[in-house]
Amino acid sequence: MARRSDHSRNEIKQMALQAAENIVAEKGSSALTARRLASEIGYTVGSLYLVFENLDDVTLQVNARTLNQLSSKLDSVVSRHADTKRCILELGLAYMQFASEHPHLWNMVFEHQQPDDKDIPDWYQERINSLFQRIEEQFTNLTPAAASENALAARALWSGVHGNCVIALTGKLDIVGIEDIEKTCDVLIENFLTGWVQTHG
Amino acid sequence: MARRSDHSRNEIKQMALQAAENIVAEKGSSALTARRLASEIGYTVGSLYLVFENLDDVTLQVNARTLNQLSSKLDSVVSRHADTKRCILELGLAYMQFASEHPHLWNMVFEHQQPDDKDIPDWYQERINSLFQRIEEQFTNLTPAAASENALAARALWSGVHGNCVIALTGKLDIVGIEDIEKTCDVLIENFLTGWVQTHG
DNA sequence: ACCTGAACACCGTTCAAGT
DNA sequence: ACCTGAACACCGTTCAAGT
Repeated sequence: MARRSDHSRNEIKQMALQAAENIVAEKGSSALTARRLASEIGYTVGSLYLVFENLDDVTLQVNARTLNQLSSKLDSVVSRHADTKRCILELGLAYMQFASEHPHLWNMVFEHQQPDDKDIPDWYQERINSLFQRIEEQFTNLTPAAASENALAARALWSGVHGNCVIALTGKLDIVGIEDIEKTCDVLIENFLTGWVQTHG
Repeated sequence: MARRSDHSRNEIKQMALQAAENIVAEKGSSALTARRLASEIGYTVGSLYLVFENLDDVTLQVNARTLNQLSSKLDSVVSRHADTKRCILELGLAYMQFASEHPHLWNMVFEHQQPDDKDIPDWYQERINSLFQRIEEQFTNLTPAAASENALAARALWSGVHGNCVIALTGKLDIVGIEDIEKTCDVLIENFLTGWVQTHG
């Protein structure tokens, strides 16, 4: 071997990302090792470093795929619901559903910690922020008079939904199973919105 | 060497736990390695396995300490506030404050994942649950008529507060700094409680 | 009995060497 | 030019051997 040219650089990259996604989805992020990933695509470790900066780079790019999937799921929810309050509820449920369908992939997005000396890439940070923007838009619909406070409300509520997800999926509580998640999520959003509309509508 | 008896088994254990706590608090959970921990207390790796089952055992026991600290902090909040609504708010703020004061220790509690073949020890699960019970008691004060629904409300809201913490401290959003955390936490709790009291009071 | 430290099977990452 | 695979500096964990 030592010279094959079976695949272009980009082909190798895509093969690796797909394989990485499969490994994480099935076995969790700790199963994603360089040697394993390399052997999965029929190359040696060295080749991975021709295509990626390092393993963290692979993680980030798998996360980007996950965020893309989540984004389109949320977009389709928005397009299906005219009623704003209902839409926020459905966005929350869709978020939880996605997390419970892809627990390992979803988990890797949030467990990832950038080393102190390096910043999160801009393109990555933006994809995370865009998740919150969808909710913010709904709040602007719901209580236009609240103006800038809507951003705060959106972040508070959506972080809250995320927290319900975290607690449910890590099994740190007795809440286990999708029915329970949906219930607590529903309770959180319903009551928050009732309070918010009453004081800001 | 090979026979010192400078310290009893229990002394070694306590020294190791204190050293582990310091390492994690300063450098984060990934800095907690067996060799490093051993050298920190002046013993070799082998000795750690005389006192702990494995590194995961060390993690669990450091987490237990963290949960103890958090618990007493929350207890003192409860004892200082007669007004229920105010008390829930202060509990939320105290939780966030604790997390932002000990981000790495707090983080390790929730990033810990038990391997599939082993269950979380009962004593550990109970300490986590007891965190939620404090809030549940406050809800029972607030809306006694709601009865069993109070447990659901407590879990929904407290998971939500936890989520605000996660998002703020992992820096995954623009929310950074304790002022912002306190603001979103306040918004979440205030509006949730307004909605809850209105529909269940 | 207590503790050591070499050994084993793994990591991520690099880079001289082969075709 | 493309890819390999040995090498380096690390892991967690075990256990025969030393005092």
